[in-house]
Amino acid sequence: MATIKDIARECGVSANTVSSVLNNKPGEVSAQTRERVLAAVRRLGYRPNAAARRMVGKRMNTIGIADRFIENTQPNAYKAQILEPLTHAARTLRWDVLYYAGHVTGGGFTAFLDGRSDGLISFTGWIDPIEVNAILASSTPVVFIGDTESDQAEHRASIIDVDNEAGAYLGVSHLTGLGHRRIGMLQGPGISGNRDRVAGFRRAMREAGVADNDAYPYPSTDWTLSGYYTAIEVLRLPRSERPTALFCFNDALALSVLHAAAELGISVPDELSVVGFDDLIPSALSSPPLTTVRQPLADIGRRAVEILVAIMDGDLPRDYREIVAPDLIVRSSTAAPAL
Amino acid sequence: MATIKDIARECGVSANTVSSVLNNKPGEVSAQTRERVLAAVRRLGYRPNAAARRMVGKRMNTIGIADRFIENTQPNAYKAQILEPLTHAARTLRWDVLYYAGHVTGGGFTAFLDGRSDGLISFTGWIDPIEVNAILASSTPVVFIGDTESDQAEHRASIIDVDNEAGAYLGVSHLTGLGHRRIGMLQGPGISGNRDRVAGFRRAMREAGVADNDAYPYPSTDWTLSGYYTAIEVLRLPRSERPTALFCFNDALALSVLHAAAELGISVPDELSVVGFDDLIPSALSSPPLTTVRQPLADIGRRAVEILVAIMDGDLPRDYREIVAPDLIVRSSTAAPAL
DNA sequence: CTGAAAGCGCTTACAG
DNA sequence: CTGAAAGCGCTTACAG
Repeated sequence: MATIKDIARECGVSANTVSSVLNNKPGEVSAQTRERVLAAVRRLGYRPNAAARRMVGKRMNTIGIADRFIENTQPNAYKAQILEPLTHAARTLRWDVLYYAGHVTGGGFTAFLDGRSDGLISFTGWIDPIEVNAILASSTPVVFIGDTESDQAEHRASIIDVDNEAGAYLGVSHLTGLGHRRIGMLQGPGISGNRDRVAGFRRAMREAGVADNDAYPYPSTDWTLSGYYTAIEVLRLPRSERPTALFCFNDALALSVLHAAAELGISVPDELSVVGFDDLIPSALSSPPLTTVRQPLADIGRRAVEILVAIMDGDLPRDYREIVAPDLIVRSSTAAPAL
Repeated sequence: MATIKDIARECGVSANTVSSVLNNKPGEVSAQTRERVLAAVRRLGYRPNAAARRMVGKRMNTIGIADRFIENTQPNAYKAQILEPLTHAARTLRWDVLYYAGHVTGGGFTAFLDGRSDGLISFTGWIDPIEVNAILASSTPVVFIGDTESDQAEHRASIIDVDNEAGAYLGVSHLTGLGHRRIGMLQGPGISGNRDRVAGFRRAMREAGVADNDAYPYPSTDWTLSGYYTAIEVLRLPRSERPTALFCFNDALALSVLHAAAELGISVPDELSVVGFDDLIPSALSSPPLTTVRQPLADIGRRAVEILVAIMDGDLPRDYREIVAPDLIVRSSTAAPAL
């Protein structure tokens, strides 16, 4: 690869003249020299070395997306729906995007806190709290998507998240409004947001005058296999005992419930109402189409970039947070309970 | 961030002693000094600067995934199904993965050919040939997933791809074997593989003694909207003229056809047989479940990493290529034509 | 076993 | 308008 010295030699100028041309320093280089340098740059296919630029304190102009690949083969619609608008926003603001997927061992993506990117956007729910703290300790500007369990993040990082409590309240109120009384909640794993969604669930139940029955928030460790098995277990209860409606931590879980219900010959929404959370694209096409609490995922992705850039530019405080409002999308997986 | 000098000062040794400890130089540092250095590293949360290491000619131990985000909100199952095993393989071999998504303007991801990663894996079908050539010119080791239109790549890069001709032949032979005569092919956009799939289509038709009718390979520019509209157009033909079977460039297109058929009230497979290509996860769940030509996407992702690493280690030539065999997966979207 | 020096490719004051 | 020098954080011969 050609270096700045090669260009300089080629043009009979010094390296810093080349640098001035490349960095568009105003009025420092004559138009003639400038042209000569640019021609040589094209001719030799010169490309400034990113590592060297970073060394002298320049930005990489790169945003890192910190994530951890999950060992499943299901494309994750939730992330995809955030990632696309996020990347688009970065492009618009002229920032490059680097998607980091580190080793599960060896500190995961925290290995990337080494100057390769200027700031980070992190999918909190997928990040180990230890790694969250490592990010914070590195003092890399960061925006978390989704609330974090880390107390430290509370004051030292920016967070964008949907109003989880309000969203759950919306979804469960829809069910109580339909006349449901026995409502179960399939909880998510211990990732951010679950606690608040459980709180919203309880508030809606309370306001509807339903006894705050501890039995119904079923625990669940994830939304692939164990979610499905939990659903099967719940749905195998005799009809007089089983909930007439299930509020699910997310759409993936709700889709598992639909699947489980179909297998057990339980008709949705006639015998069981199901409400999800997220509004993934596939949820509109399920059988039946899913009633769900929509997160404005595209807005979240876009805003994450805008906030991070603003923080790096010093236009927003490092602990800036933004909570976006959810919507209820009523489709065909919910109905009044059968008598 | 702490630097190597900070550690050195902290321990009362020189910077190169610290470096020796960090790089595990055998028998160069006393066990005692070593411990002292390591303790300081932990205490100060020191992390070697990647840019500086790269500067002195060390590897980043990073594989770049070159891609271009497409402006649609559909999560791309094809890529996801390759990416997950690819990342997993990289992890196993102790390489980090960086997913590059550049600006559409400004040279796309070629901006990343600046020393940030040691080698590249590129989704050929999504890359502009100009960018392909830029990658080649940079002399960065690269493995292309899918054949490229660039003649230069033929001799200067490694390629892993499914046998597109054989796959199409498999899919279309299945249709002719069922008794179909009027078979249309919905072509893909001008990306790699389409030409070979058309060739396989024609060979199967020829071998079945069907006249090589030019009318049937319908052109299509992409598999989202225009694929759907092409399908609608074809299916609106009077039944006596329209194909009894459609072989599609990929599953995404085939799913559009299923959608279009459902809208027009055309029953699949009774009135129309449909065959896809890829075998995406959603294809097993469509209505009806899709008959398709399976690409071993997981193998492709895994092998891409293994090949790239072997090339970087000098164990495989830079133009190494590997062609993997496709399978026919028969589900319920194909049947004998109605009389 | 440990240290001083040079150099990787770039940019930034600072002279001229 | 152009050039010489210093320095970013690291590693690698090379002395001692």
